[in-house]
Amino acid sequence: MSDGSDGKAERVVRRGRPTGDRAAKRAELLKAAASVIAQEGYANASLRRVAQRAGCTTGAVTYYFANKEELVTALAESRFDAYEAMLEAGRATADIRAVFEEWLTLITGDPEFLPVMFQLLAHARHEPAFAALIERRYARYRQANTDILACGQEQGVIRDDIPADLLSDQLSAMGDGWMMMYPFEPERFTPERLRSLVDAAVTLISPVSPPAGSKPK
Amino acid sequence: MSDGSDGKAERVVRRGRPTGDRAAKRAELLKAAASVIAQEGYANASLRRVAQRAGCTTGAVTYYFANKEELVTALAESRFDAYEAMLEAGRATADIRAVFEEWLTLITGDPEFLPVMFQLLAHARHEPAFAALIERRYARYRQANTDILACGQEQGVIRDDIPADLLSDQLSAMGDGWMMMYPFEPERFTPERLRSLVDAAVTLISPVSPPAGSKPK
Amino acid sequence: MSDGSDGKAERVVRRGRPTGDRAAKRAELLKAAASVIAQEGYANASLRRVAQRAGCTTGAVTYYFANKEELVTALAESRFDAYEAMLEAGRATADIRAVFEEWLTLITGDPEFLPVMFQLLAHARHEPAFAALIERRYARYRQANTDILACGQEQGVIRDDIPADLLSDQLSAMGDGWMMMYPFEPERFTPERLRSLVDAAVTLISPVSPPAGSKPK
Amino acid sequence: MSDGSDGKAERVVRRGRPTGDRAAKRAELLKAAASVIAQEGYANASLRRVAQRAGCTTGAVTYYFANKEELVTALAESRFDAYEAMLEAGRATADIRAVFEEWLTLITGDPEFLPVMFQLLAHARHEPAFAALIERRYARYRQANTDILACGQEQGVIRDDIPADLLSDQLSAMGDGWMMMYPFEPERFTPERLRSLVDAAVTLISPVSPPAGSKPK
DNA sequence: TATGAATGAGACTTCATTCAT
DNA sequence: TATGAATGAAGTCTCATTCAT
Repeated sequence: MSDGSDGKAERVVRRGRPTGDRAAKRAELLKAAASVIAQEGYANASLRRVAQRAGCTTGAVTYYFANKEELVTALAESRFDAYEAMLEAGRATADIRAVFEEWLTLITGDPEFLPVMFQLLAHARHEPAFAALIERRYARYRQANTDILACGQEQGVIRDDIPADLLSDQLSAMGDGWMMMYPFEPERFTPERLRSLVDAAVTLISPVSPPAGSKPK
Repeated sequence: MSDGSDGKAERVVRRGRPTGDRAAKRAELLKAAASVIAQEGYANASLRRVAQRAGCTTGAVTYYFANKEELVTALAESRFDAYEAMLEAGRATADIRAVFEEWLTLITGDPEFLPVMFQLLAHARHEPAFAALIERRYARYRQANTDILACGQEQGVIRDDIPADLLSDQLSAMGDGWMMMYPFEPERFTPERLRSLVDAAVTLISPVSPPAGSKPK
Repeated sequence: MSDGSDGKAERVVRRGRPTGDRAAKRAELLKAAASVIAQEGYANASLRRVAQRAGCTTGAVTYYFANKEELVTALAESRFDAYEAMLEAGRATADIRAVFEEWLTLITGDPEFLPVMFQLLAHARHEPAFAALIERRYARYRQANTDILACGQEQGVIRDDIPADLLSDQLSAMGDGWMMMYPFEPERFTPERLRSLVDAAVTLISPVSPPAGSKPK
Repeated sequence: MSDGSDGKAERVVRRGRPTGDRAAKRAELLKAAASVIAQEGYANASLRRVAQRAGCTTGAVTYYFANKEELVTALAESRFDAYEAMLEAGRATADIRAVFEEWLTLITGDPEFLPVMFQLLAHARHEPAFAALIERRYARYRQANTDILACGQEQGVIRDDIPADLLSDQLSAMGDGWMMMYPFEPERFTPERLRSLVDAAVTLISPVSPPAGSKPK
């Protein structure tokens, strides 16, 4: 699914992949890497294992990615791309609930998404030339969040007794926290419970005192 | 705290054998391990490096800990002990704010606390005989949290339009999320901002509707 | 025998990849391992030393054999293969003397044969997944021996006042005993003396009563 | 078993050696070493394990034996002492069958005897200052054997169509062979079967041709 | 006499990486 | 484009040995 390799060359439909294309092979390897990382952890994600899962040799991996670092960085980029695309979609509506929905769709759609992100983040700080990426991307994501919230506050649909940036941090942290715990107890995070959690989060940030007065839209 | 290596000088008679206080040395090594993990990441926390930081040889480490697993498990235990002690202290007051205060004290008191926890958690799932520990301990902690919140709801100091277990999950997730991000941008987590975040969290979970409004049930 | 590394030169087209003939390389390493074990003992047969003798690095050895266990198991298999081939050759003739001859040829042809076997056997019982191999193979070999002897008894060329299975055990034990002592005093086991010993063994198991007496079947 | 650990302090009779003294402790450690070697193999007989089995610390072992080599050499000496004592007893009777009987008594009396001997022999050649011991002792034992056989031949109770030294080698080899296989399949070596084997051996070396028959050459 | 701390070498193994083909 | 051989570093662990007490 469009691991970001999509437009790279003059890709058209793909889906069955017109063999021989570098980008396609890279995407394939990235997918294998993600799978390994999600299931066996970053620490056990050796090139050998990635290659095995992709059904090729180690040499092939190092052929398409100069480094392990490059592989892992590309993986992170592709994941952040997906994340940001999600955010953009939600942001377009300028509705915080829509953002939550997109988020839900993203992570329930790909059960490996959160685990991979978590593993990547956990190793990011000590992987030179990788930490930077995270920081840059993550800041952008937080900013987007803040904007949406601020906008919501102006519209009166978000409580405004807490500054938008703090709220944003709270919500981001919640999301991160769930990402962290998800791999441990996936059974706790059924779609139903996730929805409950999201609903509760919406409740948390909704305007508080309904003055009983008219709450004009 | 209290690795006790300091106060061990005035040992009394010491008849016969050295008895260098095994426990103290183990604590010392644990501290070294925590330090390495916090600064260089779990992946780079080889026994060699831990030994170096502790100022001894690799052999010495394996003398005190049969395994790397044992070392890392002991470290996790000690951290969870600290965490639980904190929780107990806060729980005694049955005041959610007090819990937050204790939490703040704990993590600002030892700037390595969160990074270490994060690294440990990140590797827990794929470290056999370590995942179990985390799960057990973490569940206990979440339960304690839930109890305090439920109690607060009964007393009317916590909003009750969201079930206690959901609220607990939200707050836990927030804490976990901060733990995750803290190592990346420690400068963002100044004591002041942490306090703001905590205050905002308290606001979030405080009762919403003005007591005036009849709140049936 | 037949490590085949000699005849591997005239490889044909070799389209695409190197294909250094894995089997040949493995045989080469096995030979090195056997040599080390014979000369320095199993206990000193580290992968490093095997690699040195084979003129490569330790990594190369573990490239061809996942484990030390796999290496050593493969070695044992190959030795038992040789042994069994020898037995089969002798057995075909159904003549116990021929078996002895084959045996002599085998062990005088490769002066390392007995020492290696001895070292392997000595470590077999405590080498999991290796003991089984020995037991299985050894039992087969003893059975073959018994069959030949029983056959000889029927033909009247082997004394029949001792059951075949006991005789077999005696002869096997003799062979084993020589194998055990050979490494200590190889000079005692000159081809001449070996022949004397074999001749004596044949005498020992030859029919006892002088041909004069009618020995009715 | 009587390892004497019970009456450690108020030992009275002590069969020879003066209480509490070095020699007693050494003997105790030797017994532990033998036990470990027999059960876990020479390769796994670390000083640590020997100490554990003896119920003391590693330091204690190295206190009584300067070296591991010294320990193992002392063990070998003690075992050969027992063996030779046995031989002497049998030799006194100048009856080969008596020797066999003594041999049987020795090895059925201490089921660890053969396994230990086997392990020691297997490592002897590559343990400097240990190989020599074996060779010297073993040669002596073989000579004794030869003498008894030659004597028996003179008395007409041993077949004389095979030189005594060859016969001796055959018998020694048989014994060694059994020693080698005993650890693998102890259940095959029941007292009954051992007796059968011994009886068969006696039959093998008994005079063959009725004195009537002229035995040319 | 005996302990237990500590060392340092060496063993096995895994891994990222390079390279000829 | 892709393979598989091979390397060398690093990691974990075990062990014999030394030594102050």
